[in-house]
Amino acid sequence: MDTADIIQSIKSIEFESPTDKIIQQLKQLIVSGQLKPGDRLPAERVLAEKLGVGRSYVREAIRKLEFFGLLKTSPQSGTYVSGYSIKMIEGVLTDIINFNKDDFSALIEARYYMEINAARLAAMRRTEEDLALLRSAVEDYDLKVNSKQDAIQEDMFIHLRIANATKNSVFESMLLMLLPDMIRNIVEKKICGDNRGVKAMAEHHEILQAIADQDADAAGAAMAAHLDDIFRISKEVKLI
Amino acid sequence: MDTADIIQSIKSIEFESPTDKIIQQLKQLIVSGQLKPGDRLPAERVLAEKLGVGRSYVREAIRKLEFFGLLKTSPQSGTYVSGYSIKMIEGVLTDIINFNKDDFSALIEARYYMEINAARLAAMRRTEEDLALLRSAVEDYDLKVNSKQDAIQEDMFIHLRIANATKNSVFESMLLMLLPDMIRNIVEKKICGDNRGVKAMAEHHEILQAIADQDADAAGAAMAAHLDDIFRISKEVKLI
DNA sequence: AACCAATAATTGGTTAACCAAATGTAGGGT
DNA sequence: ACCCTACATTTGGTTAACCAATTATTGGTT
Repeated sequence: MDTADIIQSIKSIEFESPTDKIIQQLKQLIVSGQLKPGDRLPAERVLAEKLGVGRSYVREAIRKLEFFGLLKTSPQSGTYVSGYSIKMIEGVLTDIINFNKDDFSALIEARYYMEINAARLAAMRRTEEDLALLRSAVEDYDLKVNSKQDAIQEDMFIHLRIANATKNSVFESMLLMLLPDMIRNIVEKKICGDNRGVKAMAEHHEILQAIADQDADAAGAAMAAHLDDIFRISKEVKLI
Repeated sequence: MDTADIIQSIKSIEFESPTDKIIQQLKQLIVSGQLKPGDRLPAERVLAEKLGVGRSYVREAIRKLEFFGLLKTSPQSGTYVSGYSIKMIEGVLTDIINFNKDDFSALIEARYYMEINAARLAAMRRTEEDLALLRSAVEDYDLKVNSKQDAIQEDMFIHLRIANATKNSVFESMLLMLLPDMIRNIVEKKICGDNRGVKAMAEHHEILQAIADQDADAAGAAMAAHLDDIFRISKEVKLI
């Protein structure tokens, strides 16, 4: 067994962090009906004492839940349960916590579908400036590959430029969230073969051309073709 | 001007929080080359003192950057810059921080494309159990609508069940992240007309049927039809 | 009885202090 | 000269204390 693999499996022994435990407790409070939507949570100090843990952890748990829109805290007033969706909390709050970005094939798949749509939107909405930036990013990639250097960062940057051209901040942010983990996985799993770079170069140019032509269908198809390789590989990896 | 609107516009005066300022500073350190990928950050205490701010804020900033995969911190050792992507940090780190989920039309659009794909995947992969849960959720919705009650939570729950049936945790988490803001916006903007519920009921049943039949194309089409209304409305709202 | 003002208690925001583990270092033994 | 051990320092993890603002309460006035 490779050392890297051993480290991998060791990492997967997740100690449940205090924060996550607190989230579970809060969930229990809400599900059991002791805390209804719109209600105010007990003060941070009270929660901390009741749970037998420092206030920092309570605060961190609240922040996390706030990020996902489940709580809302107002200074000098209190933290409140957002009124909208109790059933949601009950059903799937657990899944939210970890946001398991380690499932590589899921990551790739999500990216696959999002990027195809992104390419289509970019083709429809790109400005001349977007196009210039994208072209520049593609050229940067070409230079690196032609000089036999590693170009994964430049690759990602191209996709980031496309995301930026969609003029949809949500799309962009989400792709942005996925990218670092994508890179990590690709590097770790050594997915990119040596001839991959050259092939990708041509594919990038096709995407670029389609976006330049403002041809959404062509852009989507070119992106799909571009991602197909890596998508297929990830599915094979899953089977191992 | 309505009181609610006034509050809305007041809220939009964003105080730059200490955390975000720190993130900006860290970005500057990395971009300027003083901090290269792989390097260790100065200790939290040092950073806090240097930035003239409490250590809590430094920790929070680091956590945020860690969530997005840009930093990695090991206990009793230090926080390190993840080596992969410096250009990414340079280009668009600013956008990441706020994750502007307030752009409603962007939110709807992102959801639109993601849900269509989710419906297709759900149709392909759903188990019998998934189907039973989905059917139950659809029935809950029908009951609420038929008794003239508000059913937005039940509506969301249906979509959550579909996301769950995709067997893709990334897809599921992302939709989960969007939902609370979707609900908030829909309620605030009073998008749902009175007859919407009845129409949606039929659409839900079409989606359910397609997923039951494991017909991906039909599921995608049904979902698109279902979301088209709200998508169109959101674009009109944008123009106002 | 109703209302208003002053004060006391409670809130989240922020900072400082403490802890155990890990690491770097110096010194003695081989 | 090398290596191993013991100690001091530094690390992130955790807790407790302090702060200003808000809210609840209480007492007095009309």
